[in-house]
Amino acid sequence: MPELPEVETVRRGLAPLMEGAVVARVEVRRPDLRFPFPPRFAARLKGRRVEALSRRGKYLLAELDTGLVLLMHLGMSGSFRVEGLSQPVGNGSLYYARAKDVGHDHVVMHLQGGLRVVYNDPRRFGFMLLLRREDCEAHPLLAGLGLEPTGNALSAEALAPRFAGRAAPLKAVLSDQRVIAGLGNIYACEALWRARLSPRRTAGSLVRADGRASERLVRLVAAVRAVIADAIEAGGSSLRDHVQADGTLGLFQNRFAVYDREGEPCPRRSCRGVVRRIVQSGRSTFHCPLCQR
DNA sequence: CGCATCCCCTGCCTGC
DNA sequence: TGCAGGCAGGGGATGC
Repeated sequence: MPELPEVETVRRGLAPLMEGAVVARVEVRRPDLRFPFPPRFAARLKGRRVEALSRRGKYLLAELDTGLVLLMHLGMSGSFRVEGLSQPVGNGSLYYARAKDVGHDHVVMHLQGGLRVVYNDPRRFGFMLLLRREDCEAHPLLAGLGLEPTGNALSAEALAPRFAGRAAPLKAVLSDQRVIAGLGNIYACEALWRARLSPRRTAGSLVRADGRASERLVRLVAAVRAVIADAIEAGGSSLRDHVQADGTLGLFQNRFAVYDREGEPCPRRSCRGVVRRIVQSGRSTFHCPLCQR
């Protein structure tokens, strides 16, 4: 599932249940995901109270009362669901599993009071680590992260030095976590369409000779901020996903302009283009060759 | 250093 | 119906 809007949606769903809750025990059903679980992982979580559930880029951070931080990444296919609720609340995607999925339930956090927070990840590209709070900022996985596209950190002037001189295509630089934290394949494509910029244009071409941001970069930043805000508001995107009775899954996939829409007409009014799929850095890029320049 | 390619893993869809 | 191949929202390691 997870680019920034999906991770933020998960955070908003879990936070009311986990913040203030005490971990009664943790089941870890295999030795590793992408990385091995840390030594004594379950034991170090047991009895801890979750003080806050926060997010940085595509990472979730559960801050514990001992000063430890449980750092979680969902990879390509990671998801959480909650069991033991008397009735669903928040985002419905947190509360649904098909019978055949349970074999990929790798971590179960039992909270005092009876709720279970279950981490499921078929492809196992996700991971969980334990860090000391004071080590987080300098940790290699977090230290290199770029600007958050939510809030006010992301601006054209802040981005200009990071784009300057770069020959890599815009699409690659936009989904580089060291530049902007949280954009992935979907939202990079969608932002470029909104900004009417070709995914093949070089990142450096958006910076003026004097090093300042061009009008195109200003447009791109506005598009990134808008698409992320819109997607969060829609509860993220649910791809190739189950229709669910309560209908509370993320809905942004219905509003994709180009992603996974190869062959469809460009949705921009007055554009007669057709959405094309190309491959960049080994991954699909969807764009309109007519209005994205 | 920057950039492209390959790889990790499972599931699903397509075409034969 | 079975099977092979390609593709999928992640990012790290490698080699040029």
